[in-house]
Amino acid sequence: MEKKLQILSDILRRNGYSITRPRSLVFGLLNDEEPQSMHDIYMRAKGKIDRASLYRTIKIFEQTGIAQRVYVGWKYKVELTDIFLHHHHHISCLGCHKLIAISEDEQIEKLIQELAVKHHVVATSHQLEVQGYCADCQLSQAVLSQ
Amino acid sequence: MEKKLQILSDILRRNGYSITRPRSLVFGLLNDEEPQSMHDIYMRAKGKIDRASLYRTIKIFEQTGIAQRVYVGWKYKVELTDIFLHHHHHISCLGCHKLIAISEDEQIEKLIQELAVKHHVVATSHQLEVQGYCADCQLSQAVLSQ
DNA sequence: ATAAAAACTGCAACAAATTTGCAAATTATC
DNA sequence: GATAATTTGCAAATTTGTTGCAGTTTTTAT
Repeated sequence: MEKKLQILSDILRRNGYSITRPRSLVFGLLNDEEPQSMHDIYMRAKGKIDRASLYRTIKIFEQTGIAQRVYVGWKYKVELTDIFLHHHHHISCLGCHKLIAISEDEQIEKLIQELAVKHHVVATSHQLEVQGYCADCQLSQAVLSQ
Repeated sequence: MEKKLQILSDILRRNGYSITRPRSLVFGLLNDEEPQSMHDIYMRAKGKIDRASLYRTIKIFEQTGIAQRVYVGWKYKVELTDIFLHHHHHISCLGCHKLIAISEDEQIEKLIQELAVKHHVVATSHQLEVQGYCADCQLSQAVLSQ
């Protein structure tokens, strides 16, 4: 955690932003969890940050590659980029809205690095979302479409 | 296009929804374009659909795997799933917010199918977003951090 | 350490995006 | 074609995100 805070400071400073209480707070809340909605974060901050500042903070985090918005589990959420998190991807089931975690996959990461090189880009983060039907829901689908 | 409309009808019907004028309209608007914001779609529909119905339609499209919401180019947008579109992925530059299209990549698609099998899922669609710095912005980054 | 400058926060008001209830209209069923 | 079931548009409500500004915190340069 110490190390992460150091990286956070470095990134903010390098981009000309101050490192403040509310920003560290939000970073902390994002750190140990799954993607969270703005409302989740606001609630967990328990009055220690204003809505406006929260939104401003997330915008800065986005623009500096600290966090990113994602649409996952049928909601818009925010998560730290994979600089900070041992990230994983998700499959969301169209039938029951269940989320299935895909653990870190070397092949995917490698592929993305190749893509980045091909397009002369330094890739700092990425997200992959897959939609489909889980085993349970394949059954009910099959029944429904008879 | 005829074929796509057939698939659309099938999916809606199989899920117990009627196939209506506004729904076909929205599908048509989504069909020939890049991801679009709700506002884009509403505007292009030119009064032929109410905002409420548009939102209800998109929700149904999401839940039946016809369309999906994505966060791309720093905006929330909607696009058809890859059942309907020859989709591609994006790299967004954190510096200048430029979008770089990644053309369809066999390796990615194959990898996702493998993942799906491993998790006993039938994958119907997916999105991949990559963030990073384009060639131009790598330069300015380097200058800034001196 | 400390004062001045710069950046940031909270508040309140605002604007945009999304949701909901309900009567009228459309689509599906027989 | 008539009836039942579903969907639509409208208006109002809610939720989500933004903005201007005075006061506070952080940074910078002593």
